[in-house]
Amino acid sequence: MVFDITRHRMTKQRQLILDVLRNTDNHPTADRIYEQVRQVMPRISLGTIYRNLRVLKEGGEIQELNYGSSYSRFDGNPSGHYHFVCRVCGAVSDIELPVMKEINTLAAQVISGKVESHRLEIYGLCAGCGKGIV
Amino acid sequence: MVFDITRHRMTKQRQLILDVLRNTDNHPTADRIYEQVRQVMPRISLGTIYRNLRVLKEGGEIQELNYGSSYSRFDGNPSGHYHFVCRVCGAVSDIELPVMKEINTLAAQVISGKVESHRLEIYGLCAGCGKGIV
DNA sequence: GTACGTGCAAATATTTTGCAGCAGT
DNA sequence: ACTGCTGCAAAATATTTGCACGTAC
Repeated sequence: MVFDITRHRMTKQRQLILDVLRNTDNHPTADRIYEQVRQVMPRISLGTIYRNLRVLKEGGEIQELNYGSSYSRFDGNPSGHYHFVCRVCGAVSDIELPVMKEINTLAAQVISGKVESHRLEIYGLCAGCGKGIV
Repeated sequence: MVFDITRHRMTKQRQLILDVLRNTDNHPTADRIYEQVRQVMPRISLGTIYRNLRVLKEGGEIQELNYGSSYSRFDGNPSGHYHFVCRVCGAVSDIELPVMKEINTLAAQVISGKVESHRLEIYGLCAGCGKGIV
C-alpha cells in the first residue's frame, strides 16, 4: 500500500515528516522530528507532528517504538526488523538480523490465544559507550 | 539479593506495594497498584507509589514493562521471562517459554557493541478476545 | 537520633484535542 | 466545493519533585 489517498491528503507537512523519517536512521522522538521539520517549515506545530505521526503509523508507513522511556521514537522503516538499544546513551539502531518466524511458532505452542507477531529488542552497550567504560 | 537494607528501609508502604505485585499476575499499572494499596492504607499517595516502584525496580525486586502504551506496567516477578500482549484488550500475561540465550549469541554476531540482554514480547489475541471476533 | 520515607500539592513532560480558518483533491 | 488538515493554545495523562513532618533502624 502506498497511501490511502481516498481518506488522507498528502499535505506538505505530512510529506516532510515522512521524508525526515525516511532519511534518518536514528529513530527520532516527536520533538526531534519537530526540530528537523521546523528548519524547513518554521510555523508547523507540534500538534501537527503528532497528528501526522499517528496517521502515518496507522497507514503502515512508519513504526512507533518505545523502550522504557517516557517518550516514543519513530522509525521510517515499516518492515519488521529488530532494534538494539544502548543502556547508557539510549541510542536505538537497527539490527541486521532476519525476523525469526519460528519464535511465533514456539510461542503458539504455549499460548492459549492467537499469536500474530512479536517484538524483540537487544540491550547492551553500543560501540561508543563500551569504549569509555572500564 | 533480598533487599539493600543498608540504604533502604522496608516501610509498611513499600512492603504493601511489593505484596500487591507479588500476589497478582496481571501486571498492573501504577494507578491500579494505587487503588489496591489504598484499600488497606487509604492515605497513601500516588507519589509514594511511584517512588517505591522506582526503588523496588532499582533494587531488582520488580520489573517495569511498557508496551506501546503511554503508561508502564509492573511485574512482581523479577526473573527474566517473556510476555504476551493482547492487541484488543491490552492484557499482559507471562509466557511459559524458557529464555533463549542463543538470541544474544546471534545478535552479538551482527552488533558492533556489547550485547547484555534482550526483551521479547509476543502480540496477538488472547483466548477471550479471540472468541468474540469473527 | 539520624536519615530515609511519607503525604500533599504543585510542577514536568509528553501527547491529545477544540476551534476557526486553510488547502488538497 | 467538500472535507480533511493546520496552527494555536488549552487540556489531558502519566510521572516527578519540593517541602515539612513522620518513622524505620
